[in-house]
Amino acid sequence: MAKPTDTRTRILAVARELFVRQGVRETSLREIADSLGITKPALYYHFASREDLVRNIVEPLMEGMERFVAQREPPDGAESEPHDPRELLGDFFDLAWEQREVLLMVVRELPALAPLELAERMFTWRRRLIRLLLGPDPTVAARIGASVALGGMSDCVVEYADLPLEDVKGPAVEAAAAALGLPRP
Amino acid sequence: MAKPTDTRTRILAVARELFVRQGVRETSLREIADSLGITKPALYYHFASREDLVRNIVEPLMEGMERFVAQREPPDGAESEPHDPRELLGDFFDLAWEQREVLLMVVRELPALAPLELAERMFTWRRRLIRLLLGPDPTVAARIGASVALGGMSDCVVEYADLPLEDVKGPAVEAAAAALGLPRP
DNA sequence: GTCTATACCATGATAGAC
DNA sequence: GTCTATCATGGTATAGAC
Repeated sequence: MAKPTDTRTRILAVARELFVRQGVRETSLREIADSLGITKPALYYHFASREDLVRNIVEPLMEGMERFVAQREPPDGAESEPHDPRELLGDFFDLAWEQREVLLMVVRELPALAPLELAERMFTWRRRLIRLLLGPDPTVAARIGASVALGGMSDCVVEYADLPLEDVKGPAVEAAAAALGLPRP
Repeated sequence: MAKPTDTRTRILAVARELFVRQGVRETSLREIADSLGITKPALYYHFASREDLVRNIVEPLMEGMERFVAQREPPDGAESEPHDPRELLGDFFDLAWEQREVLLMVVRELPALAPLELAERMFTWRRRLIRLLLGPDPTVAARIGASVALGGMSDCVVEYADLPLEDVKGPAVEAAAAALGLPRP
């Protein structure tokens, strides 16, 4: 049974905050330790390395994203049940909006996070999502449309982060739907 | 009069290659020096710091981008002459495609490049580009559409970098045009 | 099981000799 | 224009106190 706010949890919270604000490589372990009033090696008791620390921050996000597609994919071998594209785009927007801080961190730190093979996982994840949107054998042109839709919405989530969700989501989903080739409603 | 391939130029070429491939912070000055057969302090004779090195690699890209909008903006105080949006989107695609390696590096290394204030410059640049697309006082919804269009095309330039330009450009520009709200041709 | 003290090595950077 | 020598900092590792 863990204490209500144990050291491990506090380390993760502070590290996450600093990584998001200043970047992973721009935050020294000393900085993290100092703002918790502990020493550098104390960090090492809880996390084997800086990479381990980052992994524990990023993992929940990645799992959330993978659960997102898994829940919507047909069971193995079954007929693929088509999704309403606007609903799927809207759900994707919600997910990206909710996780935007760590999501931005991941994208901006891909070189630093290379040992975690996040780029590979993100790429696979996006392929599965595009499959949900377009079915199993889309043309190149359709895939490009989907990339514009998803990439464009991801950009919006960051660019308009200071506006309320409800001001951004509607127009972003509509623009993405248009990029996909759907008729305006 | 500089020698045909002086040391400074060779340093820039090797550094650019390594920065793009492995990331800025993942490339040590030692690594650069070694692959040129010189020592670390020799680097420091040519460049005041690592930051200075990065600046010299990124600057041509930034200037190219700023020239791109400056050439298309009306002279101060003059009537704004509207641009054909598809042509502008296409030209933007060409620019991003041509510079995609360093462009990707900049986006992925924004925390590391913070002292150069690149984020600020990129942001201003995008505002000017959106103004060219939408005129001086766009609605929020229109700006979001433009962000989807531009952000989506930037993604495509990276995601489909291994396809020939002519296979990607057409569909990407059409998807971006649709996100902007233009009718399909 | 939780932390401190301490040491080690690579890195960015500088000074000064040739 | 390039090198040797040197320093401070930061990530990592271990020994041992409690």
